[in-house]
Amino acid sequence: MKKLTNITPLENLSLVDKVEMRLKEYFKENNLKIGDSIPKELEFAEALGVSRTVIREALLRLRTIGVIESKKRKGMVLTQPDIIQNFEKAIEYNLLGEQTLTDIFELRLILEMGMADLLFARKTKEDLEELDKIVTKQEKDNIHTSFFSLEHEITFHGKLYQMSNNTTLQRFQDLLLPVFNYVHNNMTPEAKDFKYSKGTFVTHRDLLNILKEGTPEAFREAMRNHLEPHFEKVLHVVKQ
Amino acid sequence: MKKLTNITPLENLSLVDKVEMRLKEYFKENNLKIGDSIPKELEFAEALGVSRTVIREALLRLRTIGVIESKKRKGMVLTQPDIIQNFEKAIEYNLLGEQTLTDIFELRLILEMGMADLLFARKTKEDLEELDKIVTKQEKDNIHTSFFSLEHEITFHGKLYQMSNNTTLQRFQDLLLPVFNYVHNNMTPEAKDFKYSKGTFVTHRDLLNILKEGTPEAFREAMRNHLEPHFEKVLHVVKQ
DNA sequence: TTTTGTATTATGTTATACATATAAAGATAT
DNA sequence: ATATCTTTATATGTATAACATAATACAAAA
Repeated sequence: MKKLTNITPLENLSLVDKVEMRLKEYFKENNLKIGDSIPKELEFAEALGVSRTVIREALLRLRTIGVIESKKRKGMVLTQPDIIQNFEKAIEYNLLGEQTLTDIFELRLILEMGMADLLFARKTKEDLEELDKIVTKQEKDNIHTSFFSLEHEITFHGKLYQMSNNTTLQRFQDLLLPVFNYVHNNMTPEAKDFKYSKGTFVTHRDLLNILKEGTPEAFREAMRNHLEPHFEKVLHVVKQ
Repeated sequence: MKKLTNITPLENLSLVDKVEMRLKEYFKENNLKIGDSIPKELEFAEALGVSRTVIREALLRLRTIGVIESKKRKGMVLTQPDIIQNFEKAIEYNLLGEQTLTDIFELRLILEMGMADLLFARKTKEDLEELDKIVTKQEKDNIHTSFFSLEHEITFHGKLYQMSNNTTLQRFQDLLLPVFNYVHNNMTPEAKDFKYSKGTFVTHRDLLNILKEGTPEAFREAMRNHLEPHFEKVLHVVKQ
């Protein structure tokens, strides 16, 4: 049976809660689209028989999640909500629990593993050239040291996300970065100088070469190897 | 006449905007954590020299994104924001543009491809048994017809997400489902009865068997095959 | 015609009063 | 002394009214 997760009991709903629901109905019933303007606060207040205060609070909620925008004198219009921005706002307050943070850390690994097909389908000559420049510079930067550079990771992998040509994914990754850093910085020292299992260590150059001439399958396996230390961290810890 | 290029506009922030920023600072400065309670509305109003209404609007924003909760008489306390729920709210209004929707559709494909390692690391005997039941039932349901059943897809893949043992991912998928359905329903008829390229078609049973005795690598490739019609749709369309 | 002033309007902000739920204290019974 | 039942104080929730502000339309002036 389907779980009843997002249905709230009718009882202890505030007036604002009810009004918000009515507003949502109103939008649906009238099939309002992005760009449509909605009645003014006083009209809603009168129509629903509540004070302007309550209407304002309900509308403010909608504004907070980016469903409407308001302008003086002009009124309010429906807008396309920026789902990533909502995400961002919540994260800014540094109130996410440990579990959510590691969940997000895992999510990022999943994304990197899963985006291979998109990359191969959408890579352009320019992308590969730029990626080549990035890798070349990084190789110069640490000729002798093979030590893990977070900055290099971000630059290289960031470019990959960009190549996916999926704006939402890309912005999602921007958002996940701080979380990734946080979890990474909290890694145990042992985890940081992790030794790769198969001896061979897949570098950014290797990934780039596969991206140039290889296949999505090969890229996935190479990426899996490249991310091994991170996978090690999350997969070998017992989740409670 | 001289152009006014490098003159920055005066900040056009509303009072509530400013107050919200001050509140965020306040939380950071005082290093407030989940569960901590914050001063009451009137105290904030007095301290910042604005009306209670403005404070309320700023606090309401925080409440909307789930950073604080309020109770009568008790006051307000910091809470862990539910990032997925924010996402959800925005989606409920059906205002996402075509581009965002297809982005999300792609995102789901990426997730399914990328979660293999988590599945193998966290699968339990019980999970596999339950998955077996699901597959067996589905095989009975359509003995002769090999026709695409959305419901079956959801049940099977939903269980996979659940097995990932990543609550955020799981809820994320619940959220993505309606979008997935929407995009799927808008598929062209040709795309719906897509013929698999390699002749062989990876069934849920195949995926299950690999999950039981195979490797993440094998699972990924099988999943790639299983999702081929969907990938076909997104990868062979020119994005603008 | 272009600029500048002016009225209008819907949101933004303030102030005040009252309603409501409820935690906490106090009273009563066991 | 413990438990249960009132009372009370309090912080948020709601209502009302008034004014501020910015954006628009339109008239007046140049």
